[in-house]
Amino acid sequence: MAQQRDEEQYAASAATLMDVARAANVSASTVSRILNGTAKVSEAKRLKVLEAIEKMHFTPNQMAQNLKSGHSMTIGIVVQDISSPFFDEALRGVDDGLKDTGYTSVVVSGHWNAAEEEDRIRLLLARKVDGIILLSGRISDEAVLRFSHRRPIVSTGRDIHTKNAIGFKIDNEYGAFIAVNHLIELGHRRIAFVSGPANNADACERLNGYLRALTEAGIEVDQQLIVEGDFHEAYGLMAVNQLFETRQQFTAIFTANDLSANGVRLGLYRRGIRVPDDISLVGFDDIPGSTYTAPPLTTVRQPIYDIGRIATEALLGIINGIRTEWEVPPLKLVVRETTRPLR
Amino acid sequence: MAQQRDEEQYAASAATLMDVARAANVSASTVSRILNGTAKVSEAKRLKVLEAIEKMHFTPNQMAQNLKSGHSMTIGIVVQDISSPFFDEALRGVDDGLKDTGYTSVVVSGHWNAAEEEDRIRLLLARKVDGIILLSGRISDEAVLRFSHRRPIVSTGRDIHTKNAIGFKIDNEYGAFIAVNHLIELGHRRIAFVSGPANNADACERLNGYLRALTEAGIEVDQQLIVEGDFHEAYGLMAVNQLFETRQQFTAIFTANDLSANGVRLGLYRRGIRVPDDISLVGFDDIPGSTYTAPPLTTVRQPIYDIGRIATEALLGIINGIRTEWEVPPLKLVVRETTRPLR
DNA sequence: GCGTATTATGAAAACGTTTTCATGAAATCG
DNA sequence: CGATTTCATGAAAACGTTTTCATAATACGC
Repeated sequence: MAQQRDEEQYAASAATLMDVARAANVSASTVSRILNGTAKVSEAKRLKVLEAIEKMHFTPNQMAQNLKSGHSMTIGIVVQDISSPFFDEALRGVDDGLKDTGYTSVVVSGHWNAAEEEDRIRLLLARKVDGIILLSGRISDEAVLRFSHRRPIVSTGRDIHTKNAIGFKIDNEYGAFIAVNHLIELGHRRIAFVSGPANNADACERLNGYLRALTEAGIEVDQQLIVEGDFHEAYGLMAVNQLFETRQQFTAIFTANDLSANGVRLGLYRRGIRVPDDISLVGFDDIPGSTYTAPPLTTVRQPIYDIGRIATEALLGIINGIRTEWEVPPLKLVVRETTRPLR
Repeated sequence: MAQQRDEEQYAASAATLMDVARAANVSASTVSRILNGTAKVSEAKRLKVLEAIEKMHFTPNQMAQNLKSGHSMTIGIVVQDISSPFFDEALRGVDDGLKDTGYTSVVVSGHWNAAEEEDRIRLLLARKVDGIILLSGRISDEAVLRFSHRRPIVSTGRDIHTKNAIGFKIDNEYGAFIAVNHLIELGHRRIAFVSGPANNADACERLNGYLRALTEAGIEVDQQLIVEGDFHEAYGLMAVNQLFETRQQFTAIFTANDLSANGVRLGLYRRGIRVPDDISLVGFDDIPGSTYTAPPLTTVRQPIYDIGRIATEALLGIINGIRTEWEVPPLKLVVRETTRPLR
């Protein structure tokens, strides 16, 4: 029924390879060979076929090609939030990595939920994607390994290296360390931390970096200065309120990501506190907007774009049986204008 | 060769419908019927088949299904910038609209370039997407109509209504009008405008709204107060500089989108000018971050998410031959904290 | 209990390619 | 110039489904 409707509506569409073959008085095989350059064919026929293709606006039916070859020429990307600057940046890297490779990507979101994530991966697998890129996945390493028997997987934030699964690990702990260290060098001692969700690995590592920086500088850790957020602005805002309501003393705030830093900044603004004059602020990620906040945010630059790009290249490498070498650029502190020496 | 590599690597994978049929001692047709519920089959066989499916971890090969049915169960989304809050928000709407429909989306970017955009659409068509959603397309209406002969298209920012093509138009002119009007009501007379690219339809309409608001209020238009941007932060920043370098007098700025407003805000900050105390600022779009800037941005809310969602529903409607009714929510001014009465 | 309507089922064709295999023509060799 | 290798080409099988069609079995009407 749906089929019939389609044919009514898009009658003009389908010119098949067979049609071309007939029009050019050759066999289907010959047309295919010309299309793919898989074998020599006489110049005369090539011309006739090319002309027929041109005239009939023929383009090969990818679904048929896929079925035959077993390759869908599609790779699946799993993100956690389809509209977050972080994932966007990574997707941009993926997109560029895929450029001119003939592959396209289909993006699905796990919404920070392990069950949904597994579901989506199964969906991708059913769609016969040729490989999967998992960004900030919530599922276990075992699950990843299991899936990797079906299709190669490249994942961020994991330490796995099998034939069909590669993990990229960002040194979150180090990133947080240099951020806090920067504040310490500026003379700050009372440094608050707006963390990410406690069940998030990245968040925990960043917390560890914060703790280590303080400890190494001989500064006592004050649990009251640590408040849990969820990587979104709203919680950054609430965190500031909490900090003030419990009357904490502090001169600087480090947040587990840039979005939280924006929330914090608003919280400070509401109380008439200026950044960086009264309080210094450091974020984590360096999302695109952070260059243009007023003032621009000092933050730890994650090479998000590069990660997307490198993950893609690594995946393509596995798919095509080429072992590629890659290196994730290190985290770097980008000092902009939200930090200043303690007066 | 690639084929062979695959079989080595993912040997476990393929259990076909035929395998299931054999294991359950029935024909392929029967298995198919059970899978799709297209016909009655005896309870005994159903059970045996279901068991076999379970045991063999069989999932139907979508590529084969697609080829047979002519439906790829995929819809193509064309954006202009894969990492922009605006498109993200729309994509979120699309994603939700697609939920539980069995369709997945593949997103490509035209990078604000008509030629590339056409290219990408052709790519989607070659992939046999079942429909296309075009967000802020640069190609001509004729091109859209032409493509719509092959697959149904839903596009934003156009006034088309054929069997296979629907356009959604946002009233940009009105949006700009209410924004500027708001400033006028607050007593502002000298209102600068940071526009979008002159060759962009949305941008022009917003300019017209700005002009009309001034004219209707009996305020003379000063061309010096209008500076062209490109919808990105950097140009907002430059626009402010230009305004000051030519020593313009103004008490408020209206920008063609929120990103530009952020740039403007930074430009003002650099000069020690406070928003809204010294200068009022109004944006356009209401991207997610705008709620959390310090202070939160007064802006014209585009129902971006809804547009994505409605576009999706409309497209699905065409594809499945169901005429759906829809209405795009109107633009609304969201007054936050970057505007105040002229003292 | 016989003819007819209904039902479950399987065989086979179809979707549009790619690839293997066979074959006849052309080219090469002694 | 006959035997053999190379070459271009087409026929047919294959990829994994869905669907049409035929058929055997069952149920129904009288």
